[in-house]
Amino acid sequence: MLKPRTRIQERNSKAILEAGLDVFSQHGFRGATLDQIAEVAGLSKPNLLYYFPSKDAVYLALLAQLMQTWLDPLRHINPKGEPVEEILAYVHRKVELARDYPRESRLFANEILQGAPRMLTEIEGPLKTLVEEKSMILRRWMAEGRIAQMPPVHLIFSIWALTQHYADFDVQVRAVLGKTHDPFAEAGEYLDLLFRRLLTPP
Amino acid sequence: MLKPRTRIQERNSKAILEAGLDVFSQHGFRGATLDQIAEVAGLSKPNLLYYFPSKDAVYLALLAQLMQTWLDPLRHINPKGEPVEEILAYVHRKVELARDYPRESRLFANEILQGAPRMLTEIEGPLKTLVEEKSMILRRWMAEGRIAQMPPVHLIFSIWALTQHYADFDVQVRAVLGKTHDPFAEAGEYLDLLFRRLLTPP
DNA sequence: GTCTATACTCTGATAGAC
DNA sequence: GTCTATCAGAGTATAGAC
Repeated sequence: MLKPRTRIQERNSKAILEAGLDVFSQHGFRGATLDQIAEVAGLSKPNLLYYFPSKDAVYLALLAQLMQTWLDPLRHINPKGEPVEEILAYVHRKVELARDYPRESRLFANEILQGAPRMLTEIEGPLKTLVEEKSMILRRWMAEGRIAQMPPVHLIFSIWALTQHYADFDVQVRAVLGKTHDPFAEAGEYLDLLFRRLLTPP
Repeated sequence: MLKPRTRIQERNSKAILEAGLDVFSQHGFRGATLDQIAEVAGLSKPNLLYYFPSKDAVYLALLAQLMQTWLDPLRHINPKGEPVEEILAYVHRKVELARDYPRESRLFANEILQGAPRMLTEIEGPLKTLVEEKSMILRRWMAEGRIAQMPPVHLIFSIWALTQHYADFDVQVRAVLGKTHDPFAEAGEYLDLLFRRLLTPP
């Protein structure tokens, strides 16, 4: 990516990343075309390639920026907080992410569906480490009887699955619910209920 | 699709659908190529196009066959059965589907991520109807106090999200769990526990 | 039924004028 | 910095020999 030096470069770089997010999140890496990205960004294709040297570069820039946003809420689980409320706060942050950044969620989903060719090292490294770290906290909370017993990693998976579903399967969710519903508001309430029941110790 | 009349046609048609499932489920419609499908199927590209008139035709054949398999387990929820066990049986069937037909799950996920361009009518029609029908049963069970109160459609969403996650995000699940784990066996146990806790009335 | 050859379009990327 | 022109390769699909 071209290091932005002027206002116009700033604006165009952002427009390209925005457009790339649109197109890559809908069609995956191979299904996306530079033509389409350039059109959405309001630039010519050669002009796009003046800012990013290749299709790969646009995609990688998006993935890099994504990983930060995506892992951040999990990092914020506080080992010293009240267990159930800490986990529920995480769930709610994830619902907000799904609502406010659905394209990022779908971009991630697409990358994993493709076998995570460009993110496997990130997943096997930093993500795995972070999950293990937070699993230890969950395990301790379970041992202390402050939340119910269950496999901690699967608990984390279920938070990811349930929250991201509302972004990734948005079309289906809306079609089934009908137009009068607010999927993310309802998801927030429902998942609060679900995890409260699941976590509260007997 | 060519109506198979000989053994060789039977075999080739199947090989093409198999290969198409491989490639479409990994790269989505636009990301998949006939070259790749033909190679996986062990045929030349023109020969593939002798069996299916177009790329679209292969994809549509796969989607058509998918919708049946996908909705079937939900249909089998029995209004006269024991509520918690009926729902848990559905969860387990979905876990088995995710384990045995992960490519079908990913094909479906890809189609929805793309905005369901070729399945929206199916979703807004038969799927929605079926969900509403089963929601009525769930609502009745809740009113009778046989399962806990919650929004029934979101309960169904959460079954889909949690079971399909293990197929769609398989790469991530395995990377985070490590090689010594059996994701689907653990998922079966964990989701049994989760939904039992969620559904059992207070 | 299957292959080679090929038509034609799209896609990623570059050259060079302005 | 942006555009027109263009290239090489990949993509879908067809024609026609065998």
